[in-house]
Amino acid sequence: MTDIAPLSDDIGFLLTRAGTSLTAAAKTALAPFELRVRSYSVLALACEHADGLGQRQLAEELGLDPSQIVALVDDLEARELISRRVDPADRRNKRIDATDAGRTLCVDAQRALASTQSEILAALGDRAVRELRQTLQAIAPGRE
Amino acid sequence: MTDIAPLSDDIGFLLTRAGTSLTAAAKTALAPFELRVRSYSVLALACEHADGLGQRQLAEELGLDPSQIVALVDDLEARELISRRVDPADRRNKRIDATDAGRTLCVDAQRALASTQSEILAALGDRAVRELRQTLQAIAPGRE
DNA sequence: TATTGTTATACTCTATAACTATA
DNA sequence: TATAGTTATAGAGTATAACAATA
Repeated sequence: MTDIAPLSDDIGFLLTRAGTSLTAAAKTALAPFELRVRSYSVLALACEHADGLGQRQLAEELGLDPSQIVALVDDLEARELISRRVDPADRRNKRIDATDAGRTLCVDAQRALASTQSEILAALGDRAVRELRQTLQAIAPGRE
Repeated sequence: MTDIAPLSDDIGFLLTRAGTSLTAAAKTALAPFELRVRSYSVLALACEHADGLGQRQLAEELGLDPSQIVALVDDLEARELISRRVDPADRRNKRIDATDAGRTLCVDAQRALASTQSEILAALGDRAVRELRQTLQAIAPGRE
């Protein structure tokens, strides 16, 4: 008779559960900015890449399918938080850049997000958070 | 001019990304058993609780809304992997118990799952995995 | 009145495939 | 022929509200 390991020890289950918990908190924190978690990530990546980036690259860094990027970019572009322009060098490409308004909003949103997250992670201590970050980055796909 | 912390350092983002990665692997590993991640978790919890448990408790341990449990239990019951019977002591309650077939399937499924997961987590080392588990359990809600 | 399970509904997210325009 | 972006669609997951039976 084989014992079954408790679900509460399963790393996949725990990752999903903890992720859901932080995502829910992020959703609340971002709501005042009329950003959802997904659109925030797109905006944040646009801000990170000072020289802009293509939608394909966006999809890859977010771990999403390129087709999912379209609506996210549409929305942020309509709100003039990012711009989307055809790359003259290769007209298949569209380069995404954050606008000044986008950068300002992103900074504010990130502040709110960080504050919400640190409440949740406070119990862990700085060191455990750093180790957690490293471990998750080692698991995260995209660097194979 | 404020700097924006890279998205790839954001714990929420990383948790979701790593969780998605493990969930995708789990989905593949469970497919041969005709279990999806959700139904596996229900079955696993039913196996853990030797004396059965109510749907409300199931919902709470999984972090789901009770209304989402119904269809999951319906399916597993139809396949005779669990049983659902009215609690004579309190007829509002329905107790969920794993059947023998359910237990057998669960053990096999868990073995497949563990093997898939250890491939992904192998690079981390046992110690990092144990620390990750502890940290995630500290974040996980349900123990407030 | 409060609780357990249930149904219904709408919304978001995920996964695929096919299409267009450029190269 | 290959790649970037786009559109469409179906399926899974999430979030709420309301209801029946029971306490």
